[in-house]
Amino acid sequence: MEASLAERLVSWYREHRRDLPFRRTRDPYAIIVAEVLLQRTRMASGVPYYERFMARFPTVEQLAAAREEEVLKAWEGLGFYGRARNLHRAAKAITAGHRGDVPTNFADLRALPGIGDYTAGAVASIAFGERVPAIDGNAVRVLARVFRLAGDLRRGPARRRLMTIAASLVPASEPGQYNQALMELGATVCHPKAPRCPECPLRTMCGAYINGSPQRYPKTPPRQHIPVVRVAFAVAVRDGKVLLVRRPPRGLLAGLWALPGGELPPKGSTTETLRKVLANLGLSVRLDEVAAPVEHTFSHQRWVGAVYHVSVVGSPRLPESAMWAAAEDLRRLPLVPFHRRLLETRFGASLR
DNA sequence: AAACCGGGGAA
DNA sequence: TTCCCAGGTTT
Repeated sequence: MEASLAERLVSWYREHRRDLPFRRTRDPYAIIVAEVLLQRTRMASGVPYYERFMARFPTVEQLAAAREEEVLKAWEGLGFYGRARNLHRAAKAITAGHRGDVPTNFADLRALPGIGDYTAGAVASIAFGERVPAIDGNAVRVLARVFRLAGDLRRGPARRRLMTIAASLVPASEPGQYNQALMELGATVCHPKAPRCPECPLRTMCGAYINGSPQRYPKTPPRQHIPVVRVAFAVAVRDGKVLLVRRPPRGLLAGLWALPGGELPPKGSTTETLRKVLANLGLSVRLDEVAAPVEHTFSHQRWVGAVYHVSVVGSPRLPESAMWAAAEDLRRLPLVPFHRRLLETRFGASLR
């Protein structure tokens, strides 16, 4: 009798799994934190955040009791900040529940903010042993190759076909180990560009490998054009402090602190536009020099421009949305896009 | 169904 | 430079 896909996967996983911090716990809260934190985030980037986040918020009760700014601060530099807000909301929902415990099944987990099909499946299977799939980008790639799945597997009929197959493969015994094994194989062996097929436990049952072209799967749709946006920001310094403003409550980097300025109109003088922005904040300023270039790519647009160093002249009447922060205190704020790391690496010299 | 939401590391 | 990562929500 040949070993099944699940059996091969799990036995391979037992020998080759990486020793990751969230694999050392059965605490469902910790599993949720890890899964949310790793959404669209590489392991190497996310793990240090996971360690810090769990040290700062060891229990769901402590996370629920925290202020949102504290949660955002722990997320600073990680991106997709809606994840932090939703995780915070989920913690509040959990502690407000009947017993204050983390939901123990897929449907109830799925109902929490920020927890979709993948995360609900991962937590339900890993923490509670429920027989449900957890299909992330790695799993999609592995299954696409093994079963030679055509079409855009992210949506539409191809996606539904994939999910049907995925659900049927999950074993009743140790579904959490199986799910992690499938993802681990995709992350460490079944690479997008250069899969290491000779090391793969599914080699002999992989349609794409047998067919000779695993790189053809999954099919990647043409990427969309990334528009370039002209921007200018000001480092407005007074008495060793830097002026910050809150970004709008919705949209890009919503509600986070940033340097004043932003997108420029297609026409007009950069310095004049910046001067008007600062004037609207009640500031009369003198533009001293260009402090640093801005060049930053977000998920759907590329910012190109400059940061101007300005001296504040006169007495400003600032709206409530603006504040002064000591340069040293910037590290205590959830700053984006100019959070602490960006400030230090790109504009550090201008903040002293 | 499509748009939107960050940032970084690897090739 | 391009790709894409332990995805989810909104419109």
